[in-house]
Amino acid sequence: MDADPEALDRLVQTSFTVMAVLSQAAAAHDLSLTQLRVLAILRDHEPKIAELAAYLGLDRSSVSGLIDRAVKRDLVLRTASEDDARAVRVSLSPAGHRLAPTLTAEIGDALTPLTSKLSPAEQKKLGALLTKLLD
Amino acid sequence: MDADPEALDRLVQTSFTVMAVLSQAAAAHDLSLTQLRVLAILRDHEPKIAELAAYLGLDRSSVSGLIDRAVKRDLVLRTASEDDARAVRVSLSPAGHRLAPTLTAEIGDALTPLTSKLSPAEQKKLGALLTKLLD
DNA sequence: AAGAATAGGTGGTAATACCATCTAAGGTAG
DNA sequence: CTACCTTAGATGGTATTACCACCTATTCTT
Repeated sequence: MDADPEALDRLVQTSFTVMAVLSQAAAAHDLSLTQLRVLAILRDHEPKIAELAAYLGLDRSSVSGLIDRAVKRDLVLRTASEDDARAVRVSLSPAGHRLAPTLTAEIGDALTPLTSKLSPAEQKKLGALLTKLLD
Repeated sequence: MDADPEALDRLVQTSFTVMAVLSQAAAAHDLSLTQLRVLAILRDHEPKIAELAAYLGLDRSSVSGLIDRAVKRDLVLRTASEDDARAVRVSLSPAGHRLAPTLTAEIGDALTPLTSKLSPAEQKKLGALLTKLLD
């Protein structure tokens, strides 16, 4: 199954465009892209540091510092894990809970100009193709 | 023209996946994502610092440092601009010229597992949709 | 119970990116 | 043509991000 070079190229270009939009949305709240990702993850999960690190593809120590700064900004909470006294659960603080949906909405708004260049049917098709791509 | 939330979501997910692949490809050569982008740009252009900065969405001073490090690694060259004695043209060094195509090929290889989940016809369709998206 | 493994944090380092500021060179108005 | 303003790039200072090596406290394994 050969790869279409044009599709590859567009995929990369699109990804950079999307990342630029995400970075900007994050920067509007003085957040880095990684912090944005953390908040997004914490909307649905309450991971331990190691799980977060695995998910983000970062070193545990990097995540430790990341969470440090997020705690200092009152966006997330570090809670002791019940089952394992070494472990820590990271969760959204009340302020984080308020911020996260705002961010999601703003990102949606920021990306809509992009996707709205496609008709609803095309958007649906794109969603389906990307779903298959992500497997 | 309403945005399909699923398409949006997939687009973001896909972008993160693609960026992870690119980062890894860059890291295999001890390059950052930004340095990778610079090399890719320099394959086809010989920009001034300010042009590069505009294209990357970075501050001029950030690019100055970036190019510093790339020069130190013998990947790019700083050449005086003929028309403007203040300006500098950035170009690939011989070593950079050798590295850039390798990187492109490796990135292609690294992304192929992703796109090859789609049939050739689907890849073509995806390419077309993304082209329209990028306008 | 002793030793290995795991969770997280610390300290040190390098790269990235910002801003404010500097110098040199170009452009413009009187 | 000189005096001013702008532009191109570099520099210095700071914060963040991310790494690695190592440390401590627990937990697991034997």
